Amino acid sequence: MVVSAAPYHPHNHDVCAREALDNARSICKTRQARLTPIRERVLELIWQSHKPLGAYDLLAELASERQNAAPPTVYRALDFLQQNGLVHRIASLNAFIGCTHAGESHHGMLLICSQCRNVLELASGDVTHSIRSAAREQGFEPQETTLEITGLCPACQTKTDP
Amino acid sequence: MVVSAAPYHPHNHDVCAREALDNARSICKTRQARLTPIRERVLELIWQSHKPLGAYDLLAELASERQNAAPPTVYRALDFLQQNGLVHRIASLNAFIGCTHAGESHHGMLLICSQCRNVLELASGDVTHSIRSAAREQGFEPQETTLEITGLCPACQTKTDP
DNA sequence: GAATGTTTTGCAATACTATAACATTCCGCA
DNA sequence: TGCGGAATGTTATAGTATTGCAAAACATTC
Ligand SMILES: [Zn+2]
Ligand SMILES: [Zn+2]
Ligand SMILES: [Zn+2]
Ligand SMILES: [Zn+2]
Repeated sequence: MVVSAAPYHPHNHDVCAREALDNARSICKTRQARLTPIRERVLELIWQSHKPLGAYDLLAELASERQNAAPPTVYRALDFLQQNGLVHRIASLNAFIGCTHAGESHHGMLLICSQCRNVLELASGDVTHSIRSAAREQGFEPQETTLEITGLCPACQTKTDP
Repeated sequence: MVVSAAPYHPHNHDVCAREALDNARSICKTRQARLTPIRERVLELIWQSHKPLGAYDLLAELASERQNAAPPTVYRALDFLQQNGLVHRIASLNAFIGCTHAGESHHGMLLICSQCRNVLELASGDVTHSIRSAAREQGFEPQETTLEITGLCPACQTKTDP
């Protein structure tokens, strides 16, 4: 089994979430960034599953726990988490997902299942390289890459096949 | 000079726009799709430049010409144009750009200059292939690809350099 | 420990993007 | 001419994200 393909297969997801949180705490400590209760809780909510959540989904959950949650509360937390490489925004969905390569410098390639909504983040050197060289061939200097693939994950393919 | 790099260099843009419109008319004729005045005008507005426009930018321009323009007017036109492969939506900007490969089946890779905002659409076989194979390695069957690169175009690099 | 500057959070309002639902008009076709 | 589907008009609303300012929490220095 390919370990990175976990989202598409039954697995002990508590481990995913716990490791992500632990990793985040460690990264923030190193960077002297303050992983406050709100920020940590938002990250935890995101790590409930491998399915992306919208800001207002997060807000709804957060609001059920604390009185004072408003849009800026969650957007600020998300900004912080993105800045520190702990979550990714999925532009094609207006939603957010936990980064599975936090701490490693990488260009995430997101495989989004259109059926079960699970997202797998890959970091393929091949892809990164071919993108960079295609851009550079045009004299273009890349800064930020958005690469999102929608399709069917292995599990959902077999379910849909006749 | 690489012809596809036109957006980043001085060029006779009227030619771009005219060719795009002509091409669109021909494509719609072939497909028996009705390029109505509204739709054609929206396409023309998009082709004013190589800079992406938001739906409400288009709406503002459209509204100055016709009484009855409302959000659905422009969104419907944009839907039509997208369905027929004449424009692309840029997810990371919530904006729209004319397709420079209309009629050809392709996966557009968009190079977006963060300074001058000009967009170049590339169709690199290499990139497409490496993405597909990275996805398939995970057993993932791709349907739709969003690939948007933000960075500095050649012109803006030299302007920014000391 | 009090004073101070900085970061984070509270709060209200608003901006921006996109769609729903239903009525009306237009257009090709019998 | 009348029919039926496509396109547009119209109003309202849903969904996503930001601004601006005030209050509180926190770290730092004295
Ligand atoms: Zn998991
Ligand atoms: Zn799936
Ligand atoms: Zn041009
Ligand atoms: Zn530029």
